[in-house]
Amino acid sequence: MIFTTKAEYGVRLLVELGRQGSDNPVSLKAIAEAEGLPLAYLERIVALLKKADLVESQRGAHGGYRLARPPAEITMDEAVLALEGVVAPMSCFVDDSVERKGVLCSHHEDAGHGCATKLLWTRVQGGMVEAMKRTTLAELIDFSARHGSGVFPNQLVTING
Amino acid sequence: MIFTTKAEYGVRLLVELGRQGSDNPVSLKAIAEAEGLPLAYLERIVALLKKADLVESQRGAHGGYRLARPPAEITMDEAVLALEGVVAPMSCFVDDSVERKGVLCSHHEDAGHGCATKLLWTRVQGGMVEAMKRTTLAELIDFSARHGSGVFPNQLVTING
DNA sequence: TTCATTCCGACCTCGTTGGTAGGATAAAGC
DNA sequence: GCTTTATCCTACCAACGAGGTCGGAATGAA
Repeated sequence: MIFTTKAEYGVRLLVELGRQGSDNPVSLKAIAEAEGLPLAYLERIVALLKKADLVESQRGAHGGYRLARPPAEITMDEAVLALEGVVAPMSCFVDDSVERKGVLCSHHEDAGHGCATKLLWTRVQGGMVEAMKRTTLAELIDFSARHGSGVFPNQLVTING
Repeated sequence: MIFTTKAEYGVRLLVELGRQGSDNPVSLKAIAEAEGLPLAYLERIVALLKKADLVESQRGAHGGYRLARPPAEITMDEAVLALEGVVAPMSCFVDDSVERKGVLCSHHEDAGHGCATKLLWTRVQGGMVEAMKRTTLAELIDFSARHGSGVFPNQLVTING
C-alpha cells in the first residue's frame, strides 16, 4: 500500500472540517465519533495539519479546529505531504536531496548520476503529484456530499450531547 | 516510501537482463555481484518476475534468466505489479474488488458507495499507473546506458570467473 | 473552579520488510 | 555417472514502522 492511515484519516478530517464552514471550530471528539476513528490517534494527525498551516486551532472549552483557508485553495498535495511527511517512490529518492540510507542507490561509489530506475520513479512521482495538485479539498467535499459518504450529509452531530 | 526494494531490485534486474540481449541466459550470481545485491534475496524476486512471464529461466549449469519478450514490449506497470503484488494508494482500495481489512472505509454499514477520499485515491492511482504504462523497459535500458548507471556500461562481467 | 478541549510525549503490539539458511532438483561437461 | 553450476523452494528470523493507547499537562469559556 502506498499511503498510511494518516493520509486517509487526515484527508477525511479536512473534509469534515470543510463541511462545517468556517464559523465555529469543530472539536476532534465530534469528528472522531462521526467518522468512527480513534480520538487519540486523530489528535496526532491533526497536529501535522496544523504544523502545515492547513488548520487553525482554538483551545479550551468549545474549542476545536477549522480550516485555515477556503477549501478551494487547499490542494491535496499540500495535505498529503503534510500528513505523510514525504511522498517519494523510493528511499533513495527523497525529493532529490536527503540521505539515501538502506537501499543502495545505483552502485557503491557514485555521486548523483542516477540509478537505472531513476527515470521510472521520477515519472511515477510526477504522475502522483500532478494528480494531487489538481485535486482541491473543495472537490472532495462536493464529491462526498453528492455521494452521501458521511453518516450525516449536511451537519455534524455530536453523539453524546 | 511507496515501493519496496522488491520493485527497485526487480526493475534493476530486468534492466541488466535487457542489456545482455536474448542470446545467452545470465545467472543471478553475475547480476547480484554486478549490482551488489544479495543473491538469495534476488532469487525470490526473480521468481515473481517469472511467474508473471516477464523472464524465462534455464536450469542447470550455464543456466540463468533472460527476458521473455523484447524490452520495448515490457511496460513498467506489468513489472511493478508483478513485483509489488498490488499497486493501490490505500488498503480499502485494492483494485475495487478485494477485501477491505483494517482501515474502515467510509463508515460502518455501507456497500461500495465510496469514501470522501475515493476521488483522490482514484486520481492518484490513475496518475501512477499511467506513468508506469508509458514507460518501457527499453527506455530504462537506454537511459541507464546513456547515464552510465552500471559499473560495466556495455557488458556484464562475472567477477569470480 | 470546573469542565471541555487542545497539546505533548512515552509506551505498546503487531505485521511487513528485507534478508538468511539449507536443501532439493535439474542440466552440462568431463 | 559424478561433479559442478544453476534454478527452485520453504522455513526461519531480526528490525522497523504503522497504528494506536495512556496519562497527563496547558488553556480558555461558562
